[in-house]
Amino acid sequence: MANAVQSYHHGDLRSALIEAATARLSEYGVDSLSLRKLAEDAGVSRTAPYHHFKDKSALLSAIAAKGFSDWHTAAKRIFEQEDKTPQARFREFVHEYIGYAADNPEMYELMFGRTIWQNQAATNDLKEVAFPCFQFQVTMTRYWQDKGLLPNNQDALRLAQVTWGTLHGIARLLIDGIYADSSHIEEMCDCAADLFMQKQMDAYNG
Amino acid sequence: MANAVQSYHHGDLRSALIEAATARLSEYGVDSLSLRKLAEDAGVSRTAPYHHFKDKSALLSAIAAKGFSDWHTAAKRIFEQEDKTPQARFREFVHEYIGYAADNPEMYELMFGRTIWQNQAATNDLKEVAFPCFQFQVTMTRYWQDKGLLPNNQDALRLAQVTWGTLHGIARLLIDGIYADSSHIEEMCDCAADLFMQKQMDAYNG
DNA sequence: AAGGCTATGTTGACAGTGTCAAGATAAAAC
DNA sequence: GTTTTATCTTGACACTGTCAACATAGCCTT
Repeated sequence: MANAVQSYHHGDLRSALIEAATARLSEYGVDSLSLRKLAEDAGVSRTAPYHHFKDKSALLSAIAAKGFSDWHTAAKRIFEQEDKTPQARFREFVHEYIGYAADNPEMYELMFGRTIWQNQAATNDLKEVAFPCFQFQVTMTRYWQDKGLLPNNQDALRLAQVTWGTLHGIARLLIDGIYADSSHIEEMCDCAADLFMQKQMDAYNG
Repeated sequence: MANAVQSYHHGDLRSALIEAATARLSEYGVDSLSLRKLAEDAGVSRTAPYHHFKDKSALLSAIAAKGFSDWHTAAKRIFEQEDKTPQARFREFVHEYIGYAADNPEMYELMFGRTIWQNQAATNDLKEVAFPCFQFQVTMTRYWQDKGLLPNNQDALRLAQVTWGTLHGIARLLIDGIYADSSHIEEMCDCAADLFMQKQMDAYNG
C-alpha cells in the first residue's frame, strides 16, 4: 500500500502528507518540518503539496486539527468516568493535560503555538475542531463549579480561561525548556489542583 | 553618531546590532528577524555579526537578556512599593505582568519562547540575567505566603511555579492569538488574583 | 467511444535564509 | 616598525517557501 505502483497520480497524497508530517513532527520537531522533505517522504515533487494545501501553515493546521480531535476525546473520556468522584477526575484531568503536553511536546507546540494561530492564519477546518475543544473546557469548569469544586462566585468563562491558562502555562514552561528540571511534574500538578480547590476542599473536609 | 564615518571597522557593532534587532523586533516580530537584515541596518556585511555572536540564537539571547533585566527592575519596583498593601501589590503585579506581555508581545515571545531556551541553547549571559528574575518570583511568593496572601501549606518553589505558570499561560494565550478577544484582560487578571487569594481573603474579611 | 474539463502532478525559477571558508584591513601589542 | 589579533569582506553552499508554466490522467459530457 505504501508504494503499490509508481503512478503519476498519488491517489491519496493529502493523507500521506499528514501522515509523514505527524511522523516527522514527533521525531524532529515542528521547526525542522519542511514541505519539501514531506513531499519527498511521500515520493512526490516539491510543489505537489500545494494542490492540497494553500500553504505550509494550512498543512500544519491540518495536523493540529487531528491533535485537537484526539485530545478532545481523551478529555471527554477522563471527564465522563462515572465511577470516580469529581475531585478525582479534576485532579486526573490536570495530570493528564500536563502529561499529554510532556509526552507530545512537538504536537502540543504545534496545536497551541503561534505558528497556526497568529494573524488570523487559522484555517476554518482548524477552528471547527479546536473551538469545541476550548468550549469543553468551559463546560467542565461549569460542572466543577456546580459540584462545589471550583469557586462559584466567578464567571465560568473567566474561570475556565484562568484554569486552562494555568495548565497551558505550566505545560509551556516545561516543554520550552525553561523549567529544565521536569522531575517534579506530578508535584506541580498537585499544587495547581490544590490551589484551585483550596477553599472548597476545606468546606468538604471540615 | 549613527554613521559618523564609514570606516572599515564599525566601532561598536555589537550594540548596533542589538539596537537594530530591538527596533525590528517590536515592529515586525521575532519570526522575521534575520541576521542579514540586521547587518544591513547596521551598515555592515552579512557575516560581520558572526564576529560578535556565535550564531543567530546568541544574538537573540542578548536581546532577551536586556528584556529580562528591564522586567526584573519593573517587578522590583512594583513589589517594593511601601505605601501599598501586599494585596494591592500582588494584584498590581498580576496586572503588570500580563500588561507587559500584551504591550510587548514580540519581546515576551522572545524572552519566554522556545527559540532561545530549547536544547540547552541558552547562553550563559542569558542565564545570569534570567535566573535571578525567576528566583525573584520565588522570593515574592514566599513573602506573600508570609503575609498570609497565598496558602502557607505549599512549598514556595512549587507555588511560585504554579502562579508564574498561570500568568505565563494567560499571557501566551493572549499574544499567540488563541484568545482572539483581548478586551477582557483586566477581568481575567482579577479572576486569577481572586483565585489565588480565595481562602486567605475569606480569613481576612471574616 | 471521442473530446474536453479539471484535478493533480511536474520542472524551472526566484528571493530569501543561516553559516562556513578564505582573504582583506586596521587597530593594538610588542 | 613589525607582528599579532580583532574585525570586516566577498564567495559559496545547502536549504527554505512559493510562484509560473507545462504535463498527465482520470472523469464527464455529448
